[in-house]
Amino acid sequence: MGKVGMKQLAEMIGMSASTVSRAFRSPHLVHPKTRERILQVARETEYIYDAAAGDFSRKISTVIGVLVPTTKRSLFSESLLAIQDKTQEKNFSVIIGNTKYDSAVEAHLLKQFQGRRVAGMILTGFGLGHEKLVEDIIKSGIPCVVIWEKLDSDVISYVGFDNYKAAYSITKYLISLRHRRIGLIIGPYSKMGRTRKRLEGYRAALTDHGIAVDMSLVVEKDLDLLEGKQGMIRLLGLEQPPTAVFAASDTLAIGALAGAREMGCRVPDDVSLVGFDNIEFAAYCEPPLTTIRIPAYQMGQLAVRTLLEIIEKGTPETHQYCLETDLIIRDSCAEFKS
Amino acid sequence: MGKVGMKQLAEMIGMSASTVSRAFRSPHLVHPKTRERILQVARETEYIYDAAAGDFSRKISTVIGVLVPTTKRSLFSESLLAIQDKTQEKNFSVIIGNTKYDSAVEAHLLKQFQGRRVAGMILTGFGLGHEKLVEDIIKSGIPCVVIWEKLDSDVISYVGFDNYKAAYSITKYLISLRHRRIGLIIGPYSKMGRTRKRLEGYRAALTDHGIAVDMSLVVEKDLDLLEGKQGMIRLLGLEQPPTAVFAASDTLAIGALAGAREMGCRVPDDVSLVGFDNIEFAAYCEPPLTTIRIPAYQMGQLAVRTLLEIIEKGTPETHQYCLETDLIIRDSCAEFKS
DNA sequence: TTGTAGGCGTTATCAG
DNA sequence: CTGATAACGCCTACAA
Repeated sequence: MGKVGMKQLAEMIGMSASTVSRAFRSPHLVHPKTRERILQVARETEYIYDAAAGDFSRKISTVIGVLVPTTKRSLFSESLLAIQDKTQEKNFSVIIGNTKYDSAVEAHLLKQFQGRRVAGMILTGFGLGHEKLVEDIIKSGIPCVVIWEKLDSDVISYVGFDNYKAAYSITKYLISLRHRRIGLIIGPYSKMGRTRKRLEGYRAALTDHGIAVDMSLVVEKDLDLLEGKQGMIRLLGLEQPPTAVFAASDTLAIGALAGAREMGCRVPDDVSLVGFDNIEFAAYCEPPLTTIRIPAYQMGQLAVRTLLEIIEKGTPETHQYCLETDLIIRDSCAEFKS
Repeated sequence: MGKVGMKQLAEMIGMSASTVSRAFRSPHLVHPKTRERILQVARETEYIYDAAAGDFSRKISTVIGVLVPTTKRSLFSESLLAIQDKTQEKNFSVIIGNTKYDSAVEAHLLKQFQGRRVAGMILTGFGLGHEKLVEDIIKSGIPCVVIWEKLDSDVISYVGFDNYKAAYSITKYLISLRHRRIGLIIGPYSKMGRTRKRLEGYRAALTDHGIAVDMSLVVEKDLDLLEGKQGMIRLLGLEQPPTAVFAASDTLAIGALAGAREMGCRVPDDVSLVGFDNIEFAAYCEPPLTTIRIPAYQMGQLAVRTLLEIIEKGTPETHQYCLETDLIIRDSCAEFKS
């Protein structure tokens, strides 16, 4: 059974390849009867449309590239899922790359995507410091939309949220509970713009409420459970431990919870704790975690819509959406007394 | 700066396109000096190799398709991560699809991958009942390797583990702790082969130890936290509740933990609990969960290696690897007394 | 070691 | 509405 292509298909029916092609891509241009027959025979012969060749011929592909720091973070996966859902509807394919927060890998994958002539890209958490790189790609004719970060550039499209504001608000919540010594366990802000915004939000909330920022209460940790645990242990071991802790990701927070247990410290009785992200597990730990909800799915969805729009129009334009986050109050905080 | 292609590049240097092509793909066939110069100019002009065109021309692509039920399950992501790591080394791209356990979507994506002329596919948890589909694709000339399941077919390559055996062993562990009424909270085994194997392992362990299987202790639930919680509540509400529960995924188990708390039931004092998967959170819940470790990363890694090998050789061959799982004992089980 | 020519499967363009 | 033809960017014989 030698692979059938359009040509073979056309021959079988006694028709030109062009007509067959049209039957698939512009059905309205071909006589219903003819089309019917074509589709019919296509089914019988199990003809498979060669998308690669089509893309190549049309000089615009139906593949979009998605860059994610790591699919292991469940919220990124959530965005990714949304991207795929939307994308499948339109019969686009998604090629994916994990950067692992490493900018060399980032650069490599970007090149790879360009080489594949993707129709567009969605860049996750591609924040501050990389504007130039993204701008160049856009200039080269490949539309990009950045998600997970509100950017300062006015030429790059994004669908993000305000990390600064969100961190500010949850810190403020802790302050409203009368806490004054508030610890922070946070990802590597020195190398990640997005994370840095959270740090800034935390600091601003403190100073705005007349609390001096004490950097000995800030621990910079990699983003995983163990590090969260260690961070908490360190904070709790301080001469004057904090009465509340803001872990700048739920993963860190859940690790912190374990750390508190290990130190014989009850949450929220002895120390209050908040997270950030509202991953699913946050509601199921003990105690359920107060945190910030991030509209991950929504971001992915909107990003695809935006990207596809730009691709279709064919004109470079920029759209920017800053979505809202919510404070989700559960049971991991108590009012500070003394 | 009109895009430079190979032709332009060649012209600039006063050389034919073929030589340029060779400089990239078969460096040894071109004079070092010439190659040097080509690479040099390529860099200067920021030439980007058109992988899409190359693939098309060569009639075999450097893209592999990966199908996953959902990237949200962290262990699938782990395999996915491994796949990408390995794949990047070889300069292959990964196109991805989430099936959401839906076989219509599965079929659609499979077609999409075929249409893109992928060089090969890695199918995750594409178990029992779909052998025919996979075999057809292999016959059509696209190598496939299935991961996450040990298959019975001897023509399909896989890198999996034995769900039956793993479930058997953890059930047996519970039995060794003198439990006799052992509940099971499990995913939709009626539609998922992989899950069904776990059910069978559980049943076999029971009967092999002279315990009658009581289907009222088996609850079939979708795979998420809430369902796990509900499952536990239901089991604990029984006239004669189980003294131990096997949740056939850690997600379910963590939900179950919350369910137990809600019923005022302590783990492991009042009821023992085990999970399956050993996701990262398992070690950080309260109490830390006894579970089965799945070599997710390793599976992804080995799958790529296997796939690439088959692709390179160009001859259809089948490799099958069944990896080991481990029982990870933590603090969620106690011996049954009375 | 390098150049020439033809081809990969589809689509766009231009006639008919 | 349908057909013929060139073209997309690169690769692979084959020839030099």
